Amino acid sequence: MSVVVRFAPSPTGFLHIGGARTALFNWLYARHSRLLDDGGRFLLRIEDTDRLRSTPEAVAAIIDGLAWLGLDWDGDIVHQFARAGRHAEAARQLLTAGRAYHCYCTPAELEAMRERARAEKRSVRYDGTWRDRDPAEAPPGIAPTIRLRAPQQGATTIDDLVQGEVTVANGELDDLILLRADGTPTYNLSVVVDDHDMGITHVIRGDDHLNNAFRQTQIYRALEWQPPLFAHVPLIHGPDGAKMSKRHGAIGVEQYRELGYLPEAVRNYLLRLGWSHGDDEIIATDDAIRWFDIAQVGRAAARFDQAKLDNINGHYIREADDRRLVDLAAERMERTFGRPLAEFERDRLLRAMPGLKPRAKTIVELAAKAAFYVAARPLRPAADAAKTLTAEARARLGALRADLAQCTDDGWTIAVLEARVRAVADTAGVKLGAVAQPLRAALTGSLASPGLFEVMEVLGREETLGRIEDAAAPD
RNA sequence: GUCCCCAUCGUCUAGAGGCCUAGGACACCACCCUUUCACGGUGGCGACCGGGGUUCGAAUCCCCGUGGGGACGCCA
Repeated sequence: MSVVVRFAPSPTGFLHIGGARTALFNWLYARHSRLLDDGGRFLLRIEDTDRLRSTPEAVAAIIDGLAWLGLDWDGDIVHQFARAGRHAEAARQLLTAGRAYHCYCTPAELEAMRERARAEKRSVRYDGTWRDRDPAEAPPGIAPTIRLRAPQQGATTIDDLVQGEVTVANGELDDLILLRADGTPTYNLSVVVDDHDMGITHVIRGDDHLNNAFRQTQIYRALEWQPPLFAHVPLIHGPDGAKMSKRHGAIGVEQYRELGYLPEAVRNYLLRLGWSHGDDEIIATDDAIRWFDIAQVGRAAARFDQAKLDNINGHYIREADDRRLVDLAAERMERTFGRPLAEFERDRLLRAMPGLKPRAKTIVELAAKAAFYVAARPLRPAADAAKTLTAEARARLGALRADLAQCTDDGWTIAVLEARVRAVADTAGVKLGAVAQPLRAALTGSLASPGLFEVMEVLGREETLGRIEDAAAPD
């Protein structure tokens, strides 16, 4: 039997970083199984049955997020709300079979019931008021909900692929609502019916759904359907150990993109959170597909560590194609400069990229560090850089400029430039650094930059001489 | 509160009873490389939550604590 998995987010916001990991695991599992039997489908289902909170924007954000991460799904997207009729039909089928019943409790009554339970420190669940009560006693004018007539004796066990065998006494589970008073299906019913109808073989989802697995298993049994295999992967926690939420800062995939992370870096990082393959840290997608196995997913929740993400992102930036990085950085620079970059500027960035990329952890940082290359003269050096431009240093820059001016365009190479600058320093009887730092300040406006001679070569003769002249003392 | 889950360096993890003097990665520190900052290289710091068992032998198995997390909606 081929594996069919699904990612089933509810479109109430952005694509959560934890959801992204769940999607990644599902995708990897499907792709891995495809290696074995040519099947292996990864489906996308939008759980939009909450009409109040579901938005088209959120659907778009989820689709964008998955596309950005390179997680492609098979077939058409299933919109759960469109299947509400089918879900209701299943509920009525259970009603007819006597496996479900009408409940006439109002939301207020249920709330009071919960309050009481909490006050008496009992577990909070429906007390079965209408389970065996004659529907003839139904109060007039109350639209009933349909509840599952769940077993009260015995226990329900699921054999979870990650968590192992987990058993819950049926007495702990109450008669959950299948169909709301307005006739719309609830989450647990919809999920069961859709997973069944879509032929889902493995439900891989967040740990927070483990409790639902028992309720859903009861629904499967009532419907006399075969439940899928479950795999509940641990949640991602924030640095403080609690479930990732807004107060932890960036939690949407889109935000990480905006912060300058590469999709392959985010994917690699997410993969290693809770899953490992020996000592491997940097894992190519092909290897991930080959190696991925749910059984190796850890049972403990992992904390999100941005420093490690930064490190991995830095790695992928170093490996990335220069043109791609120019495009990514240029897009941000154009936004901050408020003007498009000229062709010669992009070309300059491209030549500068080999020296730029090992110095950046994110695209944001890359763009910031590349800015001096396309800055207009005269540069405005940062305070610490300006301090190196003493009268003495500026005089030396003047002499250096005069020397460099003798160099032709053709001879404007790293080797030649380095030799000349070193010679100038020697002649002045100072260390290279005494010339280099003021020169760096003049050329880049900063005290930290790519190699000086490389910068000079990329900038070219005209621009270099111009920038030195701007900073040098007038003769 | 009730139920469920989890527990190795600060963090992510390796570890399937002897291979463990507990390995790797990130972070941190030092040194090297070096015109600066990075990259890279070398080294360092640093953990089996506690207590009982089982066993010749336990990070690994069992039990009890403790700590953390999740779930308890006519949300998903």
